[in-house]
Order: sequence, then structure tokens, then C-alpha cells
Amino acid sequence: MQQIYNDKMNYNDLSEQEQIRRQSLDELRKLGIDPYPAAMFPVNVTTKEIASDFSAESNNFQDVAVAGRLMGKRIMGSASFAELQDEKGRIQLYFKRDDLCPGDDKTGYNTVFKKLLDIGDIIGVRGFVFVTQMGEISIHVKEMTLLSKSLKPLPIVKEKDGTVYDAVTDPEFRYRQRYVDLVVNPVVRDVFIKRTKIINSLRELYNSRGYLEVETPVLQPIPGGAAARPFITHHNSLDIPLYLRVANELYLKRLLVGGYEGVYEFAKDFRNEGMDRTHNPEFTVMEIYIAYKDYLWMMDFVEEMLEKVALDLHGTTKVPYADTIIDFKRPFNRMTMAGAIKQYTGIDITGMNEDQLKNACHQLNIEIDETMGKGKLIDEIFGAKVEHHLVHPTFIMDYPVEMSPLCKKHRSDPNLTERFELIVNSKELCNAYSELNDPIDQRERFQEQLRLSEKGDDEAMFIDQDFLRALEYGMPQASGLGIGIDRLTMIMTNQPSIQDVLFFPQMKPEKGQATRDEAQEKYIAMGIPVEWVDVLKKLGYTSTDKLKETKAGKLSNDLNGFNKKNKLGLKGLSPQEVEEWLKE
RNA sequence: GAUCCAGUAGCUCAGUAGGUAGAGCACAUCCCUUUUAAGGAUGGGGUCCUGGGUUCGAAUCCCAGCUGGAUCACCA
Repeated sequence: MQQIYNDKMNYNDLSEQEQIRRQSLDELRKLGIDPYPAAMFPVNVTTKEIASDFSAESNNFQDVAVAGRLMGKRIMGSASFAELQDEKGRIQLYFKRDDLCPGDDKTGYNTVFKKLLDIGDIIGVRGFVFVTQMGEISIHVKEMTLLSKSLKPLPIVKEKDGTVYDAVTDPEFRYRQRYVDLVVNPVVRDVFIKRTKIINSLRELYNSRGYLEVETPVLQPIPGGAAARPFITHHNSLDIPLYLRVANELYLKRLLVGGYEGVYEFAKDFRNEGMDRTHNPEFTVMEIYIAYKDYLWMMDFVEEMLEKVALDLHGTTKVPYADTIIDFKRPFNRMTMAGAIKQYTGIDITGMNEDQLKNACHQLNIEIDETMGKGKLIDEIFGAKVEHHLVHPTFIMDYPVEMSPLCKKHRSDPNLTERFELIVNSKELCNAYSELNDPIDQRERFQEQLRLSEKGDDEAMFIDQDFLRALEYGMPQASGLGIGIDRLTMIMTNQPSIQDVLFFPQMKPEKGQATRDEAQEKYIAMGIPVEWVDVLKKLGYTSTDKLKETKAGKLSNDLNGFNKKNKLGLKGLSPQEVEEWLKE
């Protein structure tokens, strides 16, 4: 045991169950069994294939090899049943002592399987498939190989007739240790399979149209394409600040200038803003730009893609979400921004100037501040009074020009832009434009953003001179679209929180290891032997500063007492030794 | 950022007139020897989130903090 733990403190820190598993590990090695063998295990079938294709009549699957995690063990003397879980599902294993160990030596069953194998261990088995008296398809195991020993006990989740017992539900546990969540909550694994299916479904559609999947920079000198606060970083050899992208729009449009007629990217974007049920600092957006199209064409295309995703995933356009069913059957509802506001507030904002809009906000009890321009005021009204009504897919079109600096002016009203958002479940799911390709207009819009920025809007866009230069060479008319993939996944998989569709949602760092290791060096620098550092921390001397305020006599007493009480077996300390530590 | 709720065994959770910390599953030992979340018996396992305070005595009451969740604000 000592060889496994270079440090006895750590061993004592382990729970009883963890200590027992480490002892089992030791005993396995003594029996000549490598708990982490290198050789491949030749799996020839999955549990799902057996479950769906086995029939007693055809007597198939008579030499199967499956591998997975041991999820349950029921020992009945010389016979045992166990549950094996692989990626696709679970199957029952049947062990019979004399079949597993045909000779005189029954160690393989009595010791290895019954005693040294734990729930959570990864094993491979060979055998034949049969049906038990209870009617359960099972594998009669003739050979078993330990593939990877598990040292931490898994939470035990059991299920009977669709009722789950003791399910792991603590969100913090689930998000921080997603690997455990995935093992014990198969539904969670399924959500992420669906997420990939959604992305594949969209990609198939785009590729079938001949659009090109591309990659553009994540590190950008100017974070353009969206109004959002960026993360900032620094490049050492160039010695310049770089920003993590908030959007990839401006780069994809440069590619239209370059002559590609349809480009798309599934992009991770980063925004240094609040976190909640629908916002994570990094998130995935699909952006696509198609030359010679306009936003009206794009609306039809969005309907086509979302209907396809729903059908590919569910086989129907009707998708259950929370208490309702969202129907992605086309066509979707279409309203203009002004029309929607008029419908839900009775106020017609058409043609209003900034003061009139501020009045309207007062009238509607909407809080505003001095930094807000026309665009932001209208958006406030929409957000406060309209958005929450829009549960089923609804296009909101023709946004005011002030809030859409990258969008072409409306062909029949210069105060509006050719822009739409698709609102589903009261949240923006898609955003699309007839892209602005007039370089002079674009320059003026950027300058307007600059004025907003000077007014105090910290999300206003920067001027990207290279982008303007690209537009001056000429960009074809085009329509562009962004879809929030995380939110789309939430809706399509009926998940209430963005954290449920991200494998590793952003969390506050766990306190512990990292800081502890850093501090350990400080203790050692004081001349304290490594083996005493953990003892000090256990006694509450969590910083070296705290330590220096303590008298050497008391300290050596405390340390020696702890050593004795916990039978650590460390060599006792003299007060003189301890005094040396505290000297500077 | 504001308000509310939660934090007790590996997991799910009980536990207040303040008075020695509990259950189920898991784990260990023994018995049983073809089970279906669960065969039987016995047993081990706890920083009751952390730090203060009140008290003879705090898981429990008070204050502060940490972590998470919910709602709101912010997030075109």
C-alpha cells in the first residue's frame, strides 16, 4: 500500500470506500492481474445490437465480446448477475463459478469477481447470449478481463419500471463532474448525441447546396460583428492586444468579397457578460452568408432548415418544450418590429424621433437612461412588452436602422433595415440581414457607433478599417444568418438551461488543489518538511502569514499532538526545529 | 448587482421547545446459492459548507462569508 501512496496523509484523507478500492488494486496486482492493461480488447458487438437483434430461435450472438462499465453486481453464491453499461446501453451478465473457472482454481470467481471487482470498473467479457428464466437477455460469461480499475465509487442510480431511484440531481455536482453525470444519467448522454445530430443536420443541408464550411480567426485585433463586450488577451511576440471574437461576421463577408458565394462556420464566440440560464461566456453560433440573396429568401431558408432539424431529430415538426409544444412546421409567423410593438402595446412607433420614443417608454413604465439612442429605446420596448409573448417560431422583421449597423437599409423605408430575428420561446434564436455592402453607408454606420460609444455605450462596435477596405473592392449583395446553436439545442432537446447542453459549462473555480499546490511551495521555502505541510493546513494554518503569527512552542505541540493522535508515524518535532521555520 | 432558497455519510435525503448525529442505497464481514431498484444478519463510515457570536451546551438560534440554484436587473 505504501508504494501506491507516497504520502500517508493523503491515504488517510480518502474515504473508507476509496481505501478499500485501493487495497483491491493492490491485491489484484499481487494475483498478477494488471488493473490497467495495455493490450486492446477486441469488442465485436454492442449491448444495443444484442438487445435489438438477439432471438432464441436463431441462436445468434453465440460468441460475443463486449466491454463497458460494471454498473451492478448481485452475487448469489456460485452464480452471479451483473450489469454492464457500454456507450449504447446496458446488458445483464451471468457468471457461473465453474464456467468462469473450469479448473480447480476458483480464484477468478471467488476473489477477483466477487471481492476485487467494484461498481464502476471497466471490464471486457466474452461469452454467449441467452435468455434467463426471468426473460432477460443476458450474456453467459466464459471469460472476463479487467480493463480499468475504478478507484472512486460512483453514485448508485437505480431504475425500475421507469422510476429512477437516488438520481444524481445536484447541478453543481453534475456540471463540475460531467463525466460522472454522463455515466449515471443516460438521458444526459442522449442530449449531447442530439446536439451533434442537430449540427450534422444543418451541415448536411448546407453542403448539399454547395456552401463551403470555413474557419476564421478566433483571435481578432478588432472584435467586430456584434455589439458585445469582448474578452481581451495579449500576444507576446507581436506585443499587441488581441480579442476573442464576439462574432465572425466580418470575416465571412470578406470571403464573399473574395469570390465564394456561400460560406458558413460553426463558431465558438466569446462575450464577457453575465451568465445565467441562457448565457454562457463561450457559446456556439452558426453563421452563414450567401451571395445574391436577400433577407426574404433567407426567411424561407430558415424555415426549411429548422423544419429539417426537427424532422431529423424527432420525426415530426412538433417539439415538446417545457409545458408546451413548439411547432416548426412552415411557414412561421411573420411580423414587422413596428407591427409587433403596435399589436402588444397599442403604440405606433413608426416615424417617432428619440424624444417621442422616450415618452413612449415612460408611458409603458420602461426604465431608460441617457446613453440610449433610438435603436436601443425601440429594443427596450420590444424586450419588455413583446418578446415574452412569442413562444412559437415568429419572424420579427424590419428593425430600425440605429440598432443594425451591419444591415442594409430597407428597400422601401430608409429608417428601417432589412433584418429579421426569429424568436422562439421568447428568445432570439436567429438573426439575419440583407447584408450591407455599400462601403460608404457602412463607414457612416460605424461612425454612428463611435458616437454611441462616446456617449457611454460600452457595447458599440469598433470601426474595422480593413473590413471597409474589403467592401470598397465590392461585395455581392448577400444575405447572412446567425443561429445560436446552444439555444437551438435547448429547444430541440427540451432542456431548461444552457448548462444542460454544454458539456462543460463555465463555473467558478473549485477552491482546493490549485491554490493548495501554490501555497505548498511557500511552506517549503520556510524550511518546513513536505510531510508536515498538510498537517499544518489541517490544523488551520492555511497561509504562511497565519503561521508566522504563531508561537513556536504551541505550534510544535499542536503538530506532535496531531501526529500522535492520527498515528501518522512522522518523526517528532523539537520546538527548536519549529522555531527555525518561523525565523526570517 | 438585488432578493429568496439550499448546503448533514460515496449518492438521495430525514433530523428545532438548543441536550450523545439518523434512514435507504453503496461499502465491509458472515450466511444463502439463478436474481430483476431490494435474499438475510451484523458492522464500519460524518469538518452537520467555513468563520465568528449567544449559551453550561449549537447541525438547530444570530452575524459574516463561501458555493450552488431560482427570480429580477444586465446581456441589440
